[in-house]
Amino acid sequence: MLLSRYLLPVSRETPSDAQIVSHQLMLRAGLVRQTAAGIYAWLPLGLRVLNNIARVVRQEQDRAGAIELLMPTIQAADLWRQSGRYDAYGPEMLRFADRHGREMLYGPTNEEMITALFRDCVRSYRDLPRTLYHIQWKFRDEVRPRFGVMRGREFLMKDAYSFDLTAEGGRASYDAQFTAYLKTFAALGLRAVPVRAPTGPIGGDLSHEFHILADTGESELFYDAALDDVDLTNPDAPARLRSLYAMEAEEHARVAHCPVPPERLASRRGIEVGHIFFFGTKYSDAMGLKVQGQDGTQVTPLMGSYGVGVSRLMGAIIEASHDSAGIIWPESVAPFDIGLINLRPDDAAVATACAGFEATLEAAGKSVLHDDREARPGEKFATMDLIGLPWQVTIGPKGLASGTVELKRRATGEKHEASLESVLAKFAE
RNA sequence: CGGGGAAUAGCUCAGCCUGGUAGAGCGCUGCCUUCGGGAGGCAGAGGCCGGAGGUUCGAGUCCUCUUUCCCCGACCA
Repeated sequence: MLLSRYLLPVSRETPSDAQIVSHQLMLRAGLVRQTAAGIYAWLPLGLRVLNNIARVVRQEQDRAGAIELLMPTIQAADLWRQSGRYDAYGPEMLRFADRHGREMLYGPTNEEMITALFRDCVRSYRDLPRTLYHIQWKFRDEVRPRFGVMRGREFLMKDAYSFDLTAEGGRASYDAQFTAYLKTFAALGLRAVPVRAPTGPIGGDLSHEFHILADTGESELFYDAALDDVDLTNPDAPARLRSLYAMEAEEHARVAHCPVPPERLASRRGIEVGHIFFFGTKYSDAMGLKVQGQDGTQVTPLMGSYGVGVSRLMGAIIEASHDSAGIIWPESVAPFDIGLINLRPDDAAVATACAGFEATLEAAGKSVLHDDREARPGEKFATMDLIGLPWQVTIGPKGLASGTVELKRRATGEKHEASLESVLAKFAE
């Protein structure tokens, strides 16, 4: 991709609206533009990241056995009357009428819709268990949106819903999502802490929030410092994590006897990026979801739901991975694999080398953002650092004369000269 | 929803108190000189001063209303 033909409105100045670093960098790096309070347009570079995050989430959902579908953003009020939540939800739900005066809403979540769909599609115990998910835009009319996409009103969310015949099965579905979440966040370059969340009437160990530790997080967490030492690649990591104490401050305050000795009790702030819980027959009962069991009796399936804030994750990743020069994308979500800095677009030899470099790597399946603009080197370096592509390759007349280019790793800042061929070979492998 | 701010060029902001022909830096356009970490010079373009009323000979500036955005708090399955 030639930068001279792309849309990348970067800025040196910090926008006055943005308070936290991820929001500032998202605006400065030309990822998003705010169009109304808590509502954002995704510019080309930001959309690429968003799609990459969604791809990682989707991949781990598929691996965990969840099945993707897509439900609409607009829902009928009557659907929500079936569960009783139309009146219970409050002003956070955006409501409106269509031209016929029918009451509609922009979905803040999809329990009702998935329960109705599943009810209408399934008759037999043989159709269970199933976990279904979709990645779709949601709207919650927050009183006070803030922190950019971290607390927007419109947001992209993965929500999964499990249907099981038994409590044991429900727990297995829950566990599968729990594990998938750990893998998802790890694949995004994040370390997530699972925190016990209140479970309401169900009780037990069946609701967790997943938090990314960051000083700008909205939640205050208290947890066993041993959590920091858990090896997430170990197969028993999920069980280990769930056995260790971790609570949000409000819940922690209610705990009569904290099992963690004071010297091991850590306190950090966290960004909630996922929330999973098992709620049994709450919606299946209310909405008449039943299947016929093996013995001929009607069985009410047990359900769980599992959310990941896809757009919020972009903010969380930046909070966790940036420096004074800009964003540092993990390779799994970077909008391009390589940033190519053409130091002298008006130099025929340099231009030819850059075009060949870009074409070769694109052919090898790598994405390259080629800065071919007529601009000074300093500006190009600064732009590349700001937008945070994992690798920068600089080609200029001096190096090219001896057949070398400069390769820079954004995360560490380390640079070295290498032959054009060896750099191509490194990426094209 | 309570409390507090803000709205002037694409961005960051002066100007308002004390009314008199719209400003700076960055960015943008052209030219020159430059060119390996946001250089320098010259010349330009770009504004219904958020909107509506009012006061006044005259309003970016004073008054009233209104809209929007931001911050603190409450809220956030």
